[in-house]
Amino acid sequence: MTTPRKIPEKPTLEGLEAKWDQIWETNGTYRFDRTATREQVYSIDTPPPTVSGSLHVGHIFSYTHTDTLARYHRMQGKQVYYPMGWDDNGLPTERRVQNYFNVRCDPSLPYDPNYQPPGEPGKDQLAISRRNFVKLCEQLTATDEQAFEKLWRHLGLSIDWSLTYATIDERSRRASQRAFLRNLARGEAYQSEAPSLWDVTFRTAVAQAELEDRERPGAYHRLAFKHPDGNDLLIDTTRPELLAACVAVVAHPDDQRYQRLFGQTITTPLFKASVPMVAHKLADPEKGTGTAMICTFGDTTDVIWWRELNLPVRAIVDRGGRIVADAPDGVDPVPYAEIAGRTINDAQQRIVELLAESGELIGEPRPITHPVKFFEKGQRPLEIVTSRQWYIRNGGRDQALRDALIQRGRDLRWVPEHMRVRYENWVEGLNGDWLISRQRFFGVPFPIWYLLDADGQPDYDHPIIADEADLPIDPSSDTPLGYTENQRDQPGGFTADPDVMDTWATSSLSPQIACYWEDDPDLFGRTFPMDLRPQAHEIIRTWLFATITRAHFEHDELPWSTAAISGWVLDPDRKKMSKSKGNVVTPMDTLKAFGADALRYWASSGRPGTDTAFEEDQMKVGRRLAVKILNASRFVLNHEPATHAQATETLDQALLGHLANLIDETTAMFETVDYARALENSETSFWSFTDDYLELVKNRAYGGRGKNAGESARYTLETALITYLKLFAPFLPFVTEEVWSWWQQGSVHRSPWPDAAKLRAEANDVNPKAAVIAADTLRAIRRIKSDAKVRLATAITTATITDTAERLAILQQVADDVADAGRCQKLLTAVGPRLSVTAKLETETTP
RNA sequence: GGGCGCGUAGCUCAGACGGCAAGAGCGCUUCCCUUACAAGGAAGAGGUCGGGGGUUCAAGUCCCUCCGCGCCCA
Repeated sequence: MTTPRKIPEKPTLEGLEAKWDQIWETNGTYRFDRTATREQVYSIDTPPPTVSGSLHVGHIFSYTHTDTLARYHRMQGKQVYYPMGWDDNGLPTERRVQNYFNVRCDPSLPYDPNYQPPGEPGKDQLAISRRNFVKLCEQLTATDEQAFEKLWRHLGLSIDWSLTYATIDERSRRASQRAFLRNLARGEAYQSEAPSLWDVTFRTAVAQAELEDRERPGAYHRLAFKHPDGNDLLIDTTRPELLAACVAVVAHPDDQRYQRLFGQTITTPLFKASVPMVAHKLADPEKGTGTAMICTFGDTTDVIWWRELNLPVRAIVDRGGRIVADAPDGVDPVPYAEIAGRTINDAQQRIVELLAESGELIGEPRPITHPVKFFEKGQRPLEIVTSRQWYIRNGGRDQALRDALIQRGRDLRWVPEHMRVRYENWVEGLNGDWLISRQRFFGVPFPIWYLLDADGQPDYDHPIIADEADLPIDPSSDTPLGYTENQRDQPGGFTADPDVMDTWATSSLSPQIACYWEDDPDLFGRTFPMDLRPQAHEIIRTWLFATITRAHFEHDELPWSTAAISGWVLDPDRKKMSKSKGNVVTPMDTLKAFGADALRYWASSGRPGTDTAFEEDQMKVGRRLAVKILNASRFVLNHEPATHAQATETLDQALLGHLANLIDETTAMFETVDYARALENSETSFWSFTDDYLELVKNRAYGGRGKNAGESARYTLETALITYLKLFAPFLPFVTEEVWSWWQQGSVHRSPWPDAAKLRAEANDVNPKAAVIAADTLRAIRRIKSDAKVRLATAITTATITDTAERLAILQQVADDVADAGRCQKLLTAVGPRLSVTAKLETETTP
């Protein structure tokens, strides 16, 4: 269906983003059709960006990849389910609010309904109640989300904005709590009082997936413990400050040096505690003296030893990272008083002094560099403290579950394929269940209360569980059934579970949230399990793995069929762009400088899983392509429309045959999620279309070879233009839509993907090679003129084309077009080994 | 230490089943205001495919090994 042609005199890219974003919104171009059946739907589990994080070009990069796929599948006739989510839940938002308003959350304070944050943050950090704090979080994230939406719209993501969710919104809280309660009911979630990794700055437990090793300086201190017979037993340790927490001394069971000591009692230096000498295979005979002190808890190995050897607890580090006030049983309180209340670093310094004075430090500390575990967002080394926490099983303690989850990974299509290895490495390396509770404020609370006994002590073994129908609830303000608010925190009453879930415990349900699990079973049935999970590779261990785990438990299936893993954006020096490195590029500025299509062009060149350098030159190339599309379209559409929709000339039929092949190739590339090659393939073809085909048919299109030959050219030009616009539409949505609107109705993005079979039929079995030979020959003619340094418009009186007989036979059929484009008055041919051209130029000047 | 990926023109990268005289774009050089386009067009120069072995009639493409880089995990 065409409309009268309205071709601008001087087409431009400026302003297309704002114009089309508005029209698409008005027309509901990307609105999901809820009547579509599951087979007709392509659903995408978009990564909810952390809205409190920085916006950078890395976002543009990977989200563009997804959008090209969304647009392709939409043109293939699918109803694309493409919601956006915001990850506003969790620690990053808390930190941003703290810094932005200079406040901190103190849950012991009462809610102040009239609280207003100061316009200018005060000098001193202001303590506010949890509810006030959460309100500030909601307020600030709302602003951040607007900035993201503006960026996405400018970039042309074909999101259905009516489906937007946030990980802290009511639906997400309900889904998180519901899934948790079901995990609990099936025994997949449990709480346990156990040693866990603890960040002393944020005062919260953290999960294995949030750890990272950092190389830190340390020192081996050799300490003199005492044998039962009074001899020294020398032990190296990097953490002498934990000496008071020592509960045993360990050596390898096969270590000949310590055989007679196993089972004996050893006396610790300074604190004179009596501890057993034990054997365990994790003790490394090669390390130091082959013995180690086991403390509760210096590192994760201590936890293993403590658990497997049934050792007692002597905890001396509190949740703020200081040494607790009172000495544990069996520890001499006099030296202990010297370290009580000190920070870890202070305590170490003091202990070393004391050991030196007592003569129990042997030699000087020997400096080393060693990996230390940190919370990925933290600045101080993690401690291990014992606390009550919620866990979800993830195979870390259960081989059968682990195997099942690995099998899920094998059933998933990974793009690129090798990313599966990272998943398997991670699952195989798990050493415990997933710790999901955080001692924080801005997150989804556990829908749980506890009874308090007559002494006000909670009964953790019999939690009061919220009713699913009431979700979401906040146990700190909602009251459990059968209780009244005045029984809260009273002996004999109840108390709320104080923790919130980790962000991943919510975002691991993004498919369920996005598809309205239980909230809209009809919609859920049409969209879940989803088709595509696009995401970055560094969060395979967190987001991807956790999502598979949750769907495995809840639905006994994969949450999606394909995972497309994007790479990173590197700066021109090949470093990963990140805020901390200060090398981020502000995306909105770049968008405005080059235009959305240009930026998308650059992004689309990044193959799945491949890191890609930020290259402004590539954006310029993309911009040039977009301008070329405008100009070529103007040329094609400024001709009278062909009245006979048919290609009759050989060159035209050859081009249609070429286009049919191009469509098939590009389609196959999209089907394997290779959008980058799809673009490259179309682009190569398009440049040769404009450089060669357009020139070859120009004279005919203007009527220089009669009416019928002209009709054929104009029909083919328009057919080719439509095909290229469709092929480019997923990548360059603005310029293609703009051109489309010059003479077509509706949106190119809702138009069907080009039909290769139809074009192939119209090609009438003409060899597409005819177009290639014509172009090759034209190029050779141009070379003559270029070498002679004359204008391309210079006429040639006689040109002689030498080529193989086979090629010349084909050339004969397109000879008029070649002659016209080369301005050759006479074209002669001669058989030879390969293409070459000699020519006599009309106004040839002799040197 | 284990695993994965990578190393091809100055730069960024393509090169399924091993058989191209080794490709593209950018950059560079030269030329051209030709009736779509001078924020353009045409033509050209430029690589012993990280090093070394091996398999093969034939290797950038397969195998081994070494060197360098990145990432994931311990």
